[in-house]
Amino acid sequence: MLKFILLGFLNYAPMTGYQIKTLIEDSTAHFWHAYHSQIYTTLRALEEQGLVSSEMDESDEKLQRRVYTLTEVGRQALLSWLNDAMMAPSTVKDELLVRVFFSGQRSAQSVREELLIQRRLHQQQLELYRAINLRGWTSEFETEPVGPVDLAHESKFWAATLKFGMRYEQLYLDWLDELLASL
Amino acid sequence: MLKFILLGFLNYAPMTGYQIKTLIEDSTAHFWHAYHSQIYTTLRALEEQGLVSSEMDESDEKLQRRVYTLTEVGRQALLSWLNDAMMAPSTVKDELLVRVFFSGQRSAQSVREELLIQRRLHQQQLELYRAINLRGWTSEFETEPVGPVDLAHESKFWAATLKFGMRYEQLYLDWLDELLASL
DNA sequence: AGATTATATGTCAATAGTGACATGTAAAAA
DNA sequence: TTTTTACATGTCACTATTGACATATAATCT
Repeated sequence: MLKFILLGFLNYAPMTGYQIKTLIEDSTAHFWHAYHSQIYTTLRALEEQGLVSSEMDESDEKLQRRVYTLTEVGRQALLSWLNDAMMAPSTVKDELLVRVFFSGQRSAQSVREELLIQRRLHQQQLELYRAINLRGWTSEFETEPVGPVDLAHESKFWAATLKFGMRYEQLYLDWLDELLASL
Repeated sequence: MLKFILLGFLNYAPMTGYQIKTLIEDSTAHFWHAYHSQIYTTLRALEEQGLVSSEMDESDEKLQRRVYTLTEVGRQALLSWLNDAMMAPSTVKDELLVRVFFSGQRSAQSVREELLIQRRLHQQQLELYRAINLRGWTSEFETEPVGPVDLAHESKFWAATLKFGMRYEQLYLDWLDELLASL
């Protein structure tokens, strides 16, 4: 999966692994996170598969920055993946729900404390989403987006995922509050 | 993580891997899924660590059913995990959101079709949740829950996770409908 | 009687993801 | 000037997860 996030960003413009990493942190990390270790190794794997190519940035002699570019094969792989619709709902893995499920074994106080911590965390996350400026994302591309990428059109979908994130955090907050009230 | 789900269920009563598998499918799979391959291998690993013990069910000579029992060490491991609150929000990994994020590259028709498929899937999931009878879960234990497990108390938390699931599906449906309308 | 589905348990190779260790430059702050 | 933070890239061991292959009995359906 991370593979397609990398191809997706490289479709906007050639970039280094680090740039992709920061873009992910600011955008997709809310629904798909990855450590830099996985990003760099996956980029190398994609290069071996011929989906991306790379070259060292020569503009700075000391700094070693490897710039990745999407190949035509890579672009086709991305589009083919996008056009092949998912036939199952996304699987959810939520550790807190597992913990709540088995919380009959705990003291009410222990549960309450944990839910309050989660409440604060999700409140922060919601505020973070509210502060996000979609325009900022495009400015992180060092080079201008290439060819047929219409950023206004793209940002409609970016905004949709952001809206989902905000609703999700609000759902989480409401659910936590109700559960807290019921204890 | 699966580790604690296994310990959690074994805390209710001794069971076979298959029983745990069916329990997971009916309950926690909505927020933490696992294939039987992982369940069986993890049970073996837990036995090696001394957190569970197992013996073959002798009541049927032909059928090979391995019954797992939580050890005291295992029970302490479960309680210790439960009482050590999570300090981060659960990480989300949602493939559809990744796909939507990069959907500026697709035809509106392709996106619309996929969202309609997802709409149907999430509608089904919501109906499935509505049909769930919490009472049914306890009847799946072959032996009566042991010692200090108060099923009425437990089921309060089970119900909370189910409620979360229903709200989540409703959120998903609303979000899909709005996104569909905006295309 | 034969076919199919549910019960039941396992292995294994491959892929994905985590988190620590390692290293160096550049910029900003104290 | 020293320290800290940001930039930048990598390896590696370990753990987790997937999904296919394998096998056998029991129950139900046609």
